[in-house]
Formats: sequence, structure tokens, C-alpha cells
Amino acid sequence: MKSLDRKTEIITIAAKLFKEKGYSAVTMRDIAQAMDIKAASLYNHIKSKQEILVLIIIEIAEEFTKVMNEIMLSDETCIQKIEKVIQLHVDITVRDSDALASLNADWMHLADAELAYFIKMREEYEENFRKIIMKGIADGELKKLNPEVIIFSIHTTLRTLYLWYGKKKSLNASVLKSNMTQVLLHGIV
Amino acid sequence: MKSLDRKTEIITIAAKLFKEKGYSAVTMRDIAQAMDIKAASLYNHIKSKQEILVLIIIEIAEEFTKVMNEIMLSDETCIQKIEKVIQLHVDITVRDSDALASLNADWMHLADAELAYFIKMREEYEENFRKIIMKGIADGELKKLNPEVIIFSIHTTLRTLYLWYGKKKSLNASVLKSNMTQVLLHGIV
DNA sequence: AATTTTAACTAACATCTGTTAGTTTGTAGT
DNA sequence: ACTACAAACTAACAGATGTTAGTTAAAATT
Repeated sequence: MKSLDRKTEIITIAAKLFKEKGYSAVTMRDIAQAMDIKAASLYNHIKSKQEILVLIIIEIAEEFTKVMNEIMLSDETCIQKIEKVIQLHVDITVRDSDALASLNADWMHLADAELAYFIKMREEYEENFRKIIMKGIADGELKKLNPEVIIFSIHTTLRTLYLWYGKKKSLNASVLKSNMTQVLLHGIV
Repeated sequence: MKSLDRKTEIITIAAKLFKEKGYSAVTMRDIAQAMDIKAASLYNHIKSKQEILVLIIIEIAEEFTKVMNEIMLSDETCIQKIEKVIQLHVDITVRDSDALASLNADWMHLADAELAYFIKMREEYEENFRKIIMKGIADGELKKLNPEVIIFSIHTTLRTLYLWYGKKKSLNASVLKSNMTQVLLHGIV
């Protein structure tokens, strides 16, 4: 198996650095130094700096897409679906908050095909989320508030969880999920 | 008056570019090109790229600090205070969403004294916000939910309003404020 | 033992970046 | 007309940046 572990290591370390300073401010020399090697050595494992960003972002984006599609196909109530979306965000935040930071802050530095692919996935994800909320309101499961404001409020809170997680070590994934659900859902319903 | 208008113009255009690509990815040549001049000409008006960032961020941060301090001094109910905080965020978002983007995404590229100053202001702001929420819970004005989750949820929604404002042209400042208040406050109370 | 592969290295490149120095041009006040 | 100044310009720099080429030492495979 050709240097797969080392490649993963690069991606993990790069994600951490990208989270701290952003993609553009992190140099290949920064990444190399954090691994105690020289910048040129990185190219034994990865094709380019761009590729690192792609590998960080696209995998997570695809996971969001996949799980969201499964949620849409299920025949649960709107509220159950929202709970599963919260679960999805909490899970990924707990598992890989560094990658999530890049996805949120550095997606615009993707290029061409990958940028288009990412934007498409994001739009579909948001559209699915909108459908859930709209149906919830139509079915009387949710209050009749401005749907766009509800959508934005919930979505942005979930999206930026990674900024918050880590300071609050006392909360494990399941406690975090139930707290988020209480505030976001049962505050609204 | 020495080129004050031109300086403001640079800051405005730079903020717009920083919002799109982030501080590090925007070059002085990018800013100059957006103004149809050469990069060197920018230095007739500003001292450095750093100074542009400082001018964008610190002014807004000081405004948040100032208004928050006024809110803390007033003898209003917790809910009235939260409404004023929402008003503050909506006002600044509507007036200057580009600068707000830099404040949120590029504050870590401030240096030394300004970085320390910014972090101090942010910590005080968050501490004040926490006090409002805690008192609200203690006085029975707010539900007894996990305060940290409430604080994070409201604060992150207000903080990222700039990402959303602009797509929804139909909402003016006062409609936006009342909608946000409904969802964030009356959903929780 | 001989060979191949992995993963590090040094050296160098072309380009980009922030910034400075010195110059020119137009405009406003005398 | 003369002067002063604002604000643009050209040219250039020193250092940073992503990346490539070629080399080497150790580990894995034959």
C-alpha cells in the first residue's frame, strides 16, 4: 500500500493548519515543518496543495450529501428528519471538526470541476433542508414563522458548531445532540 | 483633507474582495485592479495591507463594544436587552456586511497589538452576552435550557447574518429584525 | 544477496507578493 | 504665470511560494 498512512497524515495536519490560518495563509513549508520534513518531500505523497484541499473538503461534502439523501428517502416525520440532520452535523463535528472548518471557510479556493461539484452538492443539501422545513410548516408540525429565517437560523448554527466544539469538552456527542435538539427544535415547535 | 475619500474607497473595495476570497488570497494588485490603478498607487493613501485590515475590523469591533456597553448599563429586562443586541447585529449587517465578513473570517490575520485588542473586545462582548442570558434564566424570563447552547445558537446566528443578507433582498432592516427576534427569542421564551 | 520501492533529502526554478524610490501629471490657490 | 500638492505612474527589490529534478538511504521484496 503506497504511503496511504502518510498521505492521511498530511491531510490531517493540513486541515488543522487550514483551520487556524485559512488555506491561502498556510504554505507547503508550514505543513512540512509541522511534520518535521521538507516541503518537497510532501510531493512524494500528494500531487499539489490544491489536491490536499480537495481531499479534505469533498469527502465530507459527499458524506453530508449521502446521509441527507437517506434522510429524505425515509418516511419519518419532519421533526424526526430534523433530528437526524442535527445528529449528522454533530457526528461529523465531533469526528472531524478541522475538515469542517476548511469546508466552511475555504471552499471557494477549490478550482473548476471540484468547485462546481461542491457548489452543486451544497445547493442540493440546502434545497433538501428547505423541503423538510416547508413540509413541517405545511403539516403543522412547525410554527408558521418566516421559513427562510428558520432555515438560516438552524442551518448556520449546525454549520458553525465546529467553532464551538472543543472549548466545551464536557459535552460528548450524545449530550451535545440532545442539547442542540432542545434549543433548535423544541424551542421552535 | 488629504485623500480621505480615496482611502475610504480602498477600504470599501478591499473589504468586498476580502469577503470573496479571504485576506491572504487578495493581493494589493487585486485591490488596485478593482480600482483601475496600479498597486503602488495605493500607498499614497494607506500605509500597508495590514492597515487596511485593521481599519476594516477595529472600527466595527469598537462599535459592537460601545453599543453592547450601553445595553449593559440600561435597566431593561433581559429580553429587551437581547432585542437590542439583535438590532445591533442587524443594523451593522445591513450597513456593512463586507466588513463584518472580514471581522468574522480574517481577524486572526491582525498582528500584535491590534490582535490582542480585538480578542479582548471579543471576550468582553461574549462575557456581556453571557451575563444577559444567565440573568434571563435566573429571573425566569428564559427557559432553563443549557445556557452555553442557547448562547452559542443565538450568537452564531447573529454573527453569520452577513452570509445570508443580500440573497434575501425582500427583507429590510426592520422586517429582518422582527423575524430574527421571533425565531431566536419567542421561539425560546 | 540482489533488486526494487518508499520516502526522505538538496538545489533550484519561475512566479508572485508587499513595498519602496523616484517621477510625472493634473488641479487648486496665490 | 507660479507654486504646491494630491495622486497617479514606472521600475525595481527582496523575500516568499508552489513545484520540479535529481539524489540518497533505508526498508521491503524477490
